[in-house]
Amino acid sequence: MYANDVLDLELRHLAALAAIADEGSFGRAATRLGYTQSTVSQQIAALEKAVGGPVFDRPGGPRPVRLTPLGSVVLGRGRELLAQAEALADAVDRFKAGDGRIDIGTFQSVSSVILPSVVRRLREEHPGCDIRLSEEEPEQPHLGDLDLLFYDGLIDGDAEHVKLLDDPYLLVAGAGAFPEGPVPLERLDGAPMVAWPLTCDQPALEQAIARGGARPRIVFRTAVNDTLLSMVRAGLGSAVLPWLAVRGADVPSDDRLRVHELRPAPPPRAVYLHWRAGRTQSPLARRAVEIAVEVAADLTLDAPSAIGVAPGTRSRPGAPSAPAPSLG
Amino acid sequence: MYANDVLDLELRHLAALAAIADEGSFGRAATRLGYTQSTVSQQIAALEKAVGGPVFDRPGGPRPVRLTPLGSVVLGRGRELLAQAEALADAVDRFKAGDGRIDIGTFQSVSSVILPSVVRRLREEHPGCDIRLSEEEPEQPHLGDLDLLFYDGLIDGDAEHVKLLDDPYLLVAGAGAFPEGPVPLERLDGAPMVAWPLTCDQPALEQAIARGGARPRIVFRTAVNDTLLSMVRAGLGSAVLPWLAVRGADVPSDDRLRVHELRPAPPPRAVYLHWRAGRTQSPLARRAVEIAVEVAADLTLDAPSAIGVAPGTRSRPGAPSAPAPSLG
DNA sequence: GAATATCATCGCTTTTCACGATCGACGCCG
DNA sequence: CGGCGTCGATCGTGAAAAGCGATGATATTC
Repeated sequence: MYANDVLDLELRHLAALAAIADEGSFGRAATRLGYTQSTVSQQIAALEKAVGGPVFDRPGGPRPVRLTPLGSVVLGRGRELLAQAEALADAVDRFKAGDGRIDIGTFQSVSSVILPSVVRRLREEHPGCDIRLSEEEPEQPHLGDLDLLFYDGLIDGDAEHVKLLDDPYLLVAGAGAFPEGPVPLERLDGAPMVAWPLTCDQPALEQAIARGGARPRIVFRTAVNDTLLSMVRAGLGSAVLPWLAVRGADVPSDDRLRVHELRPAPPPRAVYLHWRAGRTQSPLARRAVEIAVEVAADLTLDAPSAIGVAPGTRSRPGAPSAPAPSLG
Repeated sequence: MYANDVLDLELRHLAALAAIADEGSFGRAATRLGYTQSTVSQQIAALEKAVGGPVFDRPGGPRPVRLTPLGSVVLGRGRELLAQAEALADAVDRFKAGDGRIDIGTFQSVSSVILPSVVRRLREEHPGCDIRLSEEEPEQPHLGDLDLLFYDGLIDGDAEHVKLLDDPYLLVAGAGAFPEGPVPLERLDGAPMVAWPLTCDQPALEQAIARGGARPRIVFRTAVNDTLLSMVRAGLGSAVLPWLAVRGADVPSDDRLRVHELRPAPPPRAVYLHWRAGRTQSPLARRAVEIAVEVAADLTLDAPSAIGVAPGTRSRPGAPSAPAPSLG
């Protein structure tokens, strides 16, 4: 693929060439490079063997050496080569410092509550980093080319994960539909409800509700949270949503809606962060995992006290204040 | 000047990286590169030491190895580096084949008679070459940044040279001013003449004429040959010009002019080609010298028979037929 | 012509390179 | 579930090369 000669070139030799051309002397170049004069002399000899001709005219005596025409050609290209090698080293350093690109797959409510904080902190730490999010949600979640994938469950394929948080399900109903405070699960039996499509954790939730003895009537399914909540406000029915979704949509500050705990509480959905098993992660990805774990921990600190408490105390400094996009 | 790490990089290792990334296997890459697997393994180990982290995930077993994010960074830049190294090798090969740039200093009549042939043959042999001519003629001719310098005499400084030809002086006069055939030098005594300025070989010529017993009246001096010959045609006087200038201006084909030998002939001016002593020349420059010598030899073959012979036989195949620029 | 400055060369030691053989890890398949 | 084949890592060895210090050759300078 590459000519044999090419690989005989050594960057060290080109650096010596450049240093000598600058200094006009093998000895001074050697001093600058931290070699002895004889070593530099041999390096140039090796370079001249590789390119097949002398690169310096050595006038002898105290007069400075001078590049031959061949030497000029080699030096011109060689300097570019050295610059590019330096660029490579810089790129490696920047990469190790955390710059670079990261591809994150996300879904639903995670994008609105957890990711903004993660992205903000990541960009604060690494202003040059290239963060790419995708909220595609195929039937089977998979990592594909993603570095990280948020998902509310385990995924197929060789993936490692951390559980970020347990996201408890809460009942969101119109004001006055239920008395304040926890609602017994059986009260949902026969009740009109709106709900997410049967993806992700939704089947598990509905099975849990059924096991709790309630058979609600699902009168509308959509993945768009705003639509769902509009229907709740409109009195079409109530909804059982994870706390993250409730929080992301700012439900507690809406007078027409009430948030109730359920008794017994359905098993919370777990939100996981996945990455390929057995693959070395970029420093940026590692940091992103750390940050996501921290952000999730902060959220769960909030969670218990937040539920059912007066609106306003829920938002902490550092928590997302940016406008929450639709929860998908 | 360059980070220490940079010079630890070796092009060979980057080539191994690329080969492995292409093949998905250390062993196959080794086969492709002509190494053993263990050698490639060590090369990658060295590369990983240089960049400070693993560049491949080795899943173990028969599954292919895969680049780590760091490996992708290194490979991306590394391929550029390899491409540039190859470009360097190409440039060296082209240079050795004779491509490249050449700076030639020329003067007066040489540009019109010798150089066109030299340039044409050089460009035929090396279509990509970059030939630059300069006809500046300072008081003291010097090589400066020139690769080659034509001059009708020896120059100061450390220069080597070849004598291209002896350029005999001829008398150019109006038709009828002198009888056909050689003209005795004394006949110029008191005669009106036009001449070049007192640069180059001109002082030596005029001293030679004076030593021959003739004191012509110089009634006009200019370095522009066309002007000089116009004055001869106009009857202002005759001129003693080197054969090259006579040939370059196509004098013998002009009915109003006659070319005479002088008896005794003044010592001819010598035309030399100079280059820096002790400096390696580019292959292109070496070839240019060869060609110039050949062209001059062809001219001198012409010279004896050409003088005074019918116009038309003077031009040989391969001799300049391009329009001769003003000989100024 | 001695002093000086410069690069090339020669031994010498240390390091690296490349190889072959072997080991251990892993997926596959009976 | 235990052989088996494939893979990369590792070890030991011999050859090559890097680097060093000392010496030699050459040209300038005083």
